[in-house]
Amino acid sequence: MAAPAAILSPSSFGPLRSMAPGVVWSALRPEEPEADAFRAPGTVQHFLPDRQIFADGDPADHFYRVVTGVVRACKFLSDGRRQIEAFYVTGDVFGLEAGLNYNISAEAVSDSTVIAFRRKAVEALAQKDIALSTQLTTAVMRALGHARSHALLLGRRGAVEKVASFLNEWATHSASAGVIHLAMTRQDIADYLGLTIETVSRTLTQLERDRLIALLNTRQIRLCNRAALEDLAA
Amino acid sequence: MAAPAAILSPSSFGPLRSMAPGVVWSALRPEEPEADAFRAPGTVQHFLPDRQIFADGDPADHFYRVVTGVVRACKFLSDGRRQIEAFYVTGDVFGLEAGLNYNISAEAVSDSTVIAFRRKAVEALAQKDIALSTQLTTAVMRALGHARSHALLLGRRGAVEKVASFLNEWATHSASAGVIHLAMTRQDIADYLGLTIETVSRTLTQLERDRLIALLNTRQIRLCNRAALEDLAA
DNA sequence: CGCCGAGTTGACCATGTTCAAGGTGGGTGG
DNA sequence: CCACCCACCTTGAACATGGTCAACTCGGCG
Repeated sequence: MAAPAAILSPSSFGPLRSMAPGVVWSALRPEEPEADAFRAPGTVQHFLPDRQIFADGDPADHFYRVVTGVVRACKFLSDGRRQIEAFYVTGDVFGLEAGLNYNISAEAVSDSTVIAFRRKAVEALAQKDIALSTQLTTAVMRALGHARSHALLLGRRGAVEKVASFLNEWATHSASAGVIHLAMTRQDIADYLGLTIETVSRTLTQLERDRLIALLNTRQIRLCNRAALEDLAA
Repeated sequence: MAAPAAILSPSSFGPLRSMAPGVVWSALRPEEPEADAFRAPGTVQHFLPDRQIFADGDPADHFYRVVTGVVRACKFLSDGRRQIEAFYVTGDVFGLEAGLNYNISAEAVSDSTVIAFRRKAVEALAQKDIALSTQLTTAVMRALGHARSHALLLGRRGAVEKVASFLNEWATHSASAGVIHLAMTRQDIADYLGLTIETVSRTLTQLERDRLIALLNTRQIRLCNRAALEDLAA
């Protein structure tokens, strides 16, 4: 049908963005939702903030695509410590698994609308459709690339570098006129960066003192010196 | 020709272990190396310790499978800080990429023999062979699972937990009679865990004082209390 | 207006890093 | 065969970064 090659777009915060595979595609485009609806057996679902979409260990029989809102993928230690692996925004796909069960949890950050696809149905299609199968592979590889960058950040960067990296990354998604809108709380940012909420807060304040950013309110940040921020994230 | 289904094995330190796809398979088995050699255009290569196999940013026109030895995948910051993402052992595949270029470097840890496969050739095969394509996808998803666990470790675990996790992980590869052999230096371990060499050393000493391990020599460690180690890594 | 959850700030503390000596052991050459 | 070497590792003491604990502020909403 439509959308053959340009399906896989380059950038991504949540790493699986724009992975829409062939037949599933049409259902994912709001402007023509009914056209191929039968061939794309996705069901629309809505989640309030902090509602779980699936849990680590659940049977992985669906995967999802974000229509609106922001979703986080995270893992927990037994004592409650949390690591957020990725934030998914409009167009991102998440919940693809190698095994029978999810190895990560997914939760809505903000009010979110997603489409759920039956894994078996898509796998069956992938059996017949080489292009779809290739796209799945490529998309997961791209997710792996994101995970690697994230590991470098978590293991080897200091607090200022981490926060600067986060601002740069998120700016590619929600910046307009140099102002970014954060969908997530300080706690989410801290758990994404492997820091505490206090360190995130202090670091943002420090970046503001240094005139790299301006904290308009808790969810709006103006990037005043993009070049300097990118240097910090180098 | 042989080996259809059991190709994808479960466990893995380096995350892509045992991903040998169909036609490539036979060349990967030392016991029958010539049988399908033409159909599997892999070339054997040898690397001395610390030799680079490919660099972050290089054109990604081959991928590799470890025959003997240990390989590390790592990323660097501009000032030289290093993060090791994975160690690959016999049977592991590495160097699969979504884009045109590698987004990570690979280096031999020990004396290593690998087989290099032309990416284009395998991609062409995957176009015709659904099973191969599916296996690629599954394998990369498994790698992603490893990366997620690693991120949790890097972001949210303390030094003792990190070292204990490493010992447990590596024990699944090179343990016999409760003794593991380390192919890598303390620096490699430190860069895998997001620590310094001194902290790794001190933590090992502490684990020995606590009778969880015995340091036979710098490369041989006896695990004296596997249960306690697994608790620490919980 | 007042409440409450989220965020900020400050003082203190702990974990892990840095810097600086020593050790150790595997390999080489006398 | 032994001595020496050198890279790797260990250990210690001082230090720094980020975490913890606690008080306070802000802002949105009933």
